[in-house]
Amino acid sequence: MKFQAPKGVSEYVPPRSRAFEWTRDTLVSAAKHSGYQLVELPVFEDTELFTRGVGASTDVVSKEMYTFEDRGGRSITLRPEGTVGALRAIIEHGLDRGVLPARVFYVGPFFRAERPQAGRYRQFYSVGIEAVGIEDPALDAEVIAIAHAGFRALGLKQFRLEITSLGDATSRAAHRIDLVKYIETLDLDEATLARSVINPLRIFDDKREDIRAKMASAPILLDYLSDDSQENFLAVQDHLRALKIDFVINPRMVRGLDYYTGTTFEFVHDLLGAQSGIGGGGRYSGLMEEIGGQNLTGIGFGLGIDRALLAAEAEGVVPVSAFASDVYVIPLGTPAKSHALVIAALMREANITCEIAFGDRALKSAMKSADKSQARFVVVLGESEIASGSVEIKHMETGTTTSVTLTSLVQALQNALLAK
RNA sequence: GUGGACGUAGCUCAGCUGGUAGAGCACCCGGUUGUGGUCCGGGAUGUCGCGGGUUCGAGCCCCGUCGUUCACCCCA
Repeated sequence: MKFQAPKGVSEYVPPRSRAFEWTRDTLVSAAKHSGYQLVELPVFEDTELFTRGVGASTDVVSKEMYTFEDRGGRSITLRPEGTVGALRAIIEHGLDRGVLPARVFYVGPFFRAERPQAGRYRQFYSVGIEAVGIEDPALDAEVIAIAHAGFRALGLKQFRLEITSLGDATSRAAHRIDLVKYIETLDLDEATLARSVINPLRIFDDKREDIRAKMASAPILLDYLSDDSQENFLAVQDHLRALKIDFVINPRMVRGLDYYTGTTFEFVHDLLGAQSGIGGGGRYSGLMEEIGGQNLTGIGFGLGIDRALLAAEAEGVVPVSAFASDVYVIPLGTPAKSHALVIAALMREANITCEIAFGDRALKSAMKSADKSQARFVVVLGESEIASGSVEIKHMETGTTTSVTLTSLVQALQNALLAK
């Protein structure tokens, strides 16, 4: 039996795992630098949290969740997205009763039982932020700016920001009536019609040409915004302009999660396949209350780490991250191994990264490994070194060696590393 | 859930109209005693995804199955 990873998961092993770490950490930094603090959350939750929060009618909930019964008979679901879990934690720990907005970020794996394809996995990684308790267009703009900054920090250029506003409840209700009327005049296939009943906005997102043509003159939600919503949306745009963040208004943008209201946005990358969204988010006004919290509004985003990495690779901006130890220690013979272990431990205490050549290979062979490891220095530890108490530090780039006493080795290496 | 493409050494792939498996890279050893990168020589490695069928004979043909991948749906 040859085991394989479960279908459709994204796995990262060396050397690409370094690029993954870089992507994840860069995006996380954008959140941290903006005052957001970590919430380390469970990857599974009470199923009902998602059915209520995300919306039972969404594809995510209706057909993409990994749901199972635990041993106590509870229905558990592997989290398909991050927002509702983060809000649940905020409510449970009373973070929404302190200084507002309560600002948190999360990072980790998410799960959706879909057919995998380029950039779409059954286990994927996201970093997200949530700011709860304040309604302010400037906050909306800042949330967008943080995501933007994260992508820019990765070096991405070939992406665009699309924004729209879903308005308030009255705006949406008025639009929906007209939109449904419009859709009823169209000749649509059964599946599409069924989708329109669940959420008529979804039809805007259809990729088929004939459907797009039919929807070309459909009523647009932006035309139905109340004065307040309109003013709010314009303010967000003004702030984005002040930040010099380019955006396009996409009135047909549809998000897959039902809880969005007001400002919503998506980052789309040009070089990805069909799954080109590298991040998105928006404001949610009823969600906190829906899952049992106070009636507070919030806004947040989720950024796809896997896709951001794919995008960075497509743009060729992934740094050639030289993963290398500072020092490579080669012990020759059994007694030398103990010394090597002790010296390596001392180096690590002194914050020098080092690795040891294990096994009983010829020196030449070990040197080849040292070379491949890209370590800056090599220290050979054999009988003569132990006997004399003096070792040579070899600088791999220049090939030169420096002789030092065993007792001053760590100090000498520290100096050499600083000298660079 | 639907459709297409593909499944040969660790990786990338070759294998002519069916005749009992190959290359490059990587890996290991060596080129005189304990010092890498180039070069040279040598070496190990595969139930050709799996099961069945056709055939004297199948990696090459047929069927099924599993997997990978791309697209639809949908989304990070």
